[in-house]
Amino acid sequence: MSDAQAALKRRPSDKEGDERHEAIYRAVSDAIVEQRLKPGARLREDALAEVFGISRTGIRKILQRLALEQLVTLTPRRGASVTRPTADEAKDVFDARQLIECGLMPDVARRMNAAAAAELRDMARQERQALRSGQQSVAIRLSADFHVRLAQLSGNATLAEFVERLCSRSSLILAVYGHRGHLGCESHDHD
Amino acid sequence: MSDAQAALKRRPSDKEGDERHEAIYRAVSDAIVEQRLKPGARLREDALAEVFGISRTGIRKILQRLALEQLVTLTPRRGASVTRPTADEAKDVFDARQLIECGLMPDVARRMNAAAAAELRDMARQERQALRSGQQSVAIRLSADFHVRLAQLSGNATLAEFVERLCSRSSLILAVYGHRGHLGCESHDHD
DNA sequence: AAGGGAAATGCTGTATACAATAAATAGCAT
DNA sequence: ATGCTATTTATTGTATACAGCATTTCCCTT
Repeated sequence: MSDAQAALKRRPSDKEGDERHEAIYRAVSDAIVEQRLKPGARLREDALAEVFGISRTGIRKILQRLALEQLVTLTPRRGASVTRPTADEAKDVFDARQLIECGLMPDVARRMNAAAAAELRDMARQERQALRSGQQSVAIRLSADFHVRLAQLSGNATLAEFVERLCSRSSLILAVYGHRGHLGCESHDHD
Repeated sequence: MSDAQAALKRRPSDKEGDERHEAIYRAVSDAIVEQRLKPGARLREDALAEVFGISRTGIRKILQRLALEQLVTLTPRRGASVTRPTADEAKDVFDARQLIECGLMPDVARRMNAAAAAELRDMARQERQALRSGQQSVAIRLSADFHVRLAQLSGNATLAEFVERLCSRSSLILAVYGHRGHLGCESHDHD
């Protein structure tokens, strides 16, 4: 970048910067979950930096976060790519969800109320609608959101966060292996 | 650093750098878990960088990782400090451990064999020995190691990783709130 | 023509310089 | 003396420069 360009560019305050970082994180995360970025796709730092208008420093931070959530894989000297889940990982993730989400249900039932039930029903409705209109990737994300919201109702923030991670990875897995057996969330919905 | 000093300093290869980073991460993590760094203690980037002989860049990476594991808290413009767990968090963490570790036991029992049992018994022995000799912080870490090893036996790497996180946080919580009710691991040991 | 090696390119890893903000301190007025 | 404001200081946030590995390309040899 030339000095003249640099001089023209307003430097955003750090607070704005934080929000921007969060927005970029969500943009990339959503793109992965919705399969607009396919497993194996390389995520070059320069490219992302240019697209989002920040320097590589910020991009690296975001990629590291995504790597810890196992949505992207960081290979030394090769950079970042969208994680390609293995069959073993897929099994682990679904087993983990089974264990945690089922274990959470008693607490959820105890805390359930009319407002929460209405919210969940609406989310389920949106999801079905997306499916009907063929927006598969949107439906996958909405389904994940539904499960996360449900887990949050349990009152255990730590486990809800785990569920959030697992749902993100599930979306990625479904995007790869298809969802033939699929989810069957409707049953949970009508508590 | 003066230019002369910089010139003398051999630049470590990147591979060595990765190992070094991991070592530093463990050093800080252990220090927190063993309560040598007390909750609330500030972790200044410059200080850590100087102590470990790398630049702030690498330190920041490590601090971010620790923050995602919730061992340190990053407050914007204030930097990093050792997390001071709240009572709510403590409850969530122990509830989560209860749910996950108990849910894992059937799988663990299925995969248990003589070698694994011997290893676990030895770990439990070390832990008791540390407790007797008054090395409380070491005992806390050994206890955490025991639970993590047990979870790994289940064969579910994802859940084992969750247990690892929870155990780290538990150590921190115990270090703060004392461990009056304490753990009662002996019962699990003798499967 | 095919294979191997050497130069060139592309991209990441690290350090460092600079900007911005929060905390600490000193100075002034009341 | 106390409270408020201005200045200084300490520390983090961001960009960028540079060094090093990985990959590709191209030429030379057989």
